[in-house]
Amino acid sequence: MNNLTLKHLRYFEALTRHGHFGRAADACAISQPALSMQIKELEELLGTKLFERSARKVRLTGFGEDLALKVRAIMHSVDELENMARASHNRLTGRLRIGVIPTIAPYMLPQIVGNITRKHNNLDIYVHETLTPKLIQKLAEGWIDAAIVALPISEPSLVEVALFDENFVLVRPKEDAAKPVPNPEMLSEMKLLLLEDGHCFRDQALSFCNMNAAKPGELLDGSSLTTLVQMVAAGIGVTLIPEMAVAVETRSASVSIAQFNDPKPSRTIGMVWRKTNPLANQLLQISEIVKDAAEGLRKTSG
Amino acid sequence: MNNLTLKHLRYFEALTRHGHFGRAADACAISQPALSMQIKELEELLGTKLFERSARKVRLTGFGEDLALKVRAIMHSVDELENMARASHNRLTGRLRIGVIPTIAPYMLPQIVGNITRKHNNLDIYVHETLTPKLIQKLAEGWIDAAIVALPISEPSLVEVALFDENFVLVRPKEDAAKPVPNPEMLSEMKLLLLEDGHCFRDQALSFCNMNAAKPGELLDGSSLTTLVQMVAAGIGVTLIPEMAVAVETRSASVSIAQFNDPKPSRTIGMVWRKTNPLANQLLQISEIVKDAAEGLRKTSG
DNA sequence: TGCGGTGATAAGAAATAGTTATGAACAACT
DNA sequence: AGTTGTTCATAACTATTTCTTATCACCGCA
Repeated sequence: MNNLTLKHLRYFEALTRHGHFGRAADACAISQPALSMQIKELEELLGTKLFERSARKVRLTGFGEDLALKVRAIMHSVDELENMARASHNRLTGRLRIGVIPTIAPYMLPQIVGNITRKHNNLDIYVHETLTPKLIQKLAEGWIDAAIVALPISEPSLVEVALFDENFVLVRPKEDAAKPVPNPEMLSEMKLLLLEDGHCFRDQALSFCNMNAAKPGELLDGSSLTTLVQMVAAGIGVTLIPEMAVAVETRSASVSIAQFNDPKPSRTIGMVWRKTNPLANQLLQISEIVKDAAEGLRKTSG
Repeated sequence: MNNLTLKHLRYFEALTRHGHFGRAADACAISQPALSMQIKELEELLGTKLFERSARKVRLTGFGEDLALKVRAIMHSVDELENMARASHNRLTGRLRIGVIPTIAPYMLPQIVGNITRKHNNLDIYVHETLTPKLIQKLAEGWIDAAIVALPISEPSLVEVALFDENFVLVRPKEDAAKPVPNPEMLSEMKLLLLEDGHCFRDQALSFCNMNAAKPGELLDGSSLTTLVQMVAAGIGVTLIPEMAVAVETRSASVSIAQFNDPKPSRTIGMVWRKTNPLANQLLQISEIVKDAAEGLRKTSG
């Protein structure tokens, strides 16, 4: 049996402090023979005498003294381990890796990160911004803990919770501001500017117009909502953007915003994570924070 | 049951490495259920899930990952502990605190320290030079590990080993070189210069002359052999010094050295340490080194 | 839907750590 | 010197912990 245990070290440490088997044993809440045996075992394990037993004193040997220093350091580290665990108890600690789709990230991240760090102040947040399929993959592979995406995802290994719905609004050249709001059919006849393939928002917009990806030439791809809005300002066409993006994207562009008539186009944004992730409670908490952040955003921008 | 054990940490570490209960259990040479239970216990102990178990993968949680770093550090320290013990196995390590009487120290220490460090290169040597009673006290109180003194000490709690005998020689003014060597009786009639009270060498010299400490006025105290020799050179009297001191002490003094007739005065120098000191073997080794050092000194100076 | 692989659970066996009682060594005190 | 008290070691036994084998439940996959 070659196994060193923490018990050995604890008893050893107690004995170094008390210099007396009986009292050290008391301190460890065991009997004196038990301590004697453990110390003996430790000495055999290490192959060196650690204590010099004389009739009235128990003294460390030179090596024992060297050892005591290291042992104390180790025990300190172990305590730290336990404290660390206690501190993180039922709370998110360490590192939260979260993925966000590009049509949400720029508008919500500042709020989200702010609110999360406010509530979990010893949490490092890492954000990945990329397209939904990539997020799902990263999630499955364990590279991120959760993702904020448009629902549904319908991946059996993931849990999804809805956070909020967001409407899409029409962005058109400023001079069109007075024109009637087009309905889906009319929209599909207009020069529609959309995000390039892969963005879920593209599909959501197309679906509103009852279009599939096809019909080339009739729509133009942009790599970001900002680009799209700038193109609209330049009179190239019209586009849809999520309501949340309005404040940021139209601030410096001469475009007009129009709400659609009911049924308004919209999507549900939600958060997803692995079913197997044992931090479900904590992630649920996070999702609430994100929900609140969205709520706040809507209030200020609405 | 609040007790964290190294076993927990070892198993935890193995599982982080293998990401698979079965294989990790193999690596630990235990069965899979045993590992499962220990991990479960560890998680309960820390109050946090450390692993995310899905059907095909075992992944660390965020906190688990933080923990793994610290755990690895701890295990590294523990390994180091064991290595340290193994390295010092049956060898003196760390610190050797040795006491030496003043009539030996200046002549032998350079040799002794040199020889010891040559053989035990990771040994820090601390030397205390003081009178025998103080050395014995320091020894008993555990402030030093061994002492080099004149035997016998006859202290039941100490072991003593003889190292070598050293003769005393007469130191007298240069102009007396041709005179016959005095015998003890004659010596007691001469102006005898001796070390102050407390030095064992004083008593040893007196004993040779069949004198006790009494007879005031007939002898003069000096605080070191160097002082005594200088006083002899100044024609104040004669003195005895250990043979070993001749080379050093008479180098720059105009005195003459005379060997006594048999039976020559001498003393036995030995090393002593606590009976209870478990490093008896190692100290015996050290005593051999000291013996060799003395041998060497005699050769060069004889 | 059954199969292979995986982790959890249960019950009993093995190993470990603890207990009390006692012994041996030694210092301290008549 | 004999006695007493203190201290650590040893022995024999008991309690607890840890491990093993057998089995289950779950999930992804053909």
